[in-house]
Amino acid sequence: MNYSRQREVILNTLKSNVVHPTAEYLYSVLKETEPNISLATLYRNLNQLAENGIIKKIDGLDTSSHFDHNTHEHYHFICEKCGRVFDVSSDIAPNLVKKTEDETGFLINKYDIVFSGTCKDCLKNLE
Amino acid sequence: MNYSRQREVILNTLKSNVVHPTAEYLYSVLKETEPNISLATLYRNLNQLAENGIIKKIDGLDTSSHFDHNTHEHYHFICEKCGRVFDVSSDIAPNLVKKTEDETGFLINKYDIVFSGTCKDCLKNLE
DNA sequence: TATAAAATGAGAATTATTATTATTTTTGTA
DNA sequence: TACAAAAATAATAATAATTCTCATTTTATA
Repeated sequence: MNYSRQREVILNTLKSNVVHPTAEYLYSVLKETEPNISLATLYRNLNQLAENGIIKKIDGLDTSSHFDHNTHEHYHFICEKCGRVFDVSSDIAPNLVKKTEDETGFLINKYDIVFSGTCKDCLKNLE
Repeated sequence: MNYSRQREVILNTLKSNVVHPTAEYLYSVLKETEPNISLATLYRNLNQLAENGIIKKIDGLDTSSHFDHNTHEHYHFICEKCGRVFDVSSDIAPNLVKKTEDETGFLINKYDIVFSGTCKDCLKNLE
């Protein structure tokens, strides 16, 4: 993987983003500082960064992949009302990989837990 | 939801299927007995059945949704080598929903654990 | 049996993502 | 520093999975 300015900008933009953006959202933000960046470049780099373990790709939340600069073990929740994505502590499922590998005899390369429902704020608004 | 013969056939086909098929695969099987069935009808019914809790839609395994007639709590593993989908016992993550709801204060409606890696058979073939 | 609601088949449309390609940038070496 | 090979880019075409549209048919009910 050679250096590329675009990749650096993409990673920095993702890092400065508190949410768990989709490619489309990142693209809209990147356009401000990098008006000539191509959507293909964005996708290519996001995939490369994920393959190299520098970021994480989150699938199964909604129709798009989301991206996360936090590679520490944690899981995700998407609110069906407001669409926000939240982190869930890995404490909810201790030793998940070891347990599963022991139980199945499979070798695990990637895994994720994805929840959807109603977040605290949206529950409050329903009262 | 009114009765429809097509929906009944779709559900029966899914039930008699040991794998966790995609819509495309189900379509190819259904075509044999229901040559006029429409792909739109298949998708519409799979979604309806899932919304009504009669089947489960599994997302995040690969580029397509997979469908599962087994609605008991369990998780999934997809082998990156052979593409097969396996069930994983819910014992690997006890009290997952309660723990997560307690920890987050969110209301969980849907959740899933998805693993990918190499299955036992494919590991053996690598030796 | 008439009617309204729901479902269908066919195919167009949409959405997210990947592939193609000519050009540009990066990098290791002469 | 210049140069060639490898890698990356922008622009856009292509693809894959799924949903939408709509005229017609089926189902449930009064």
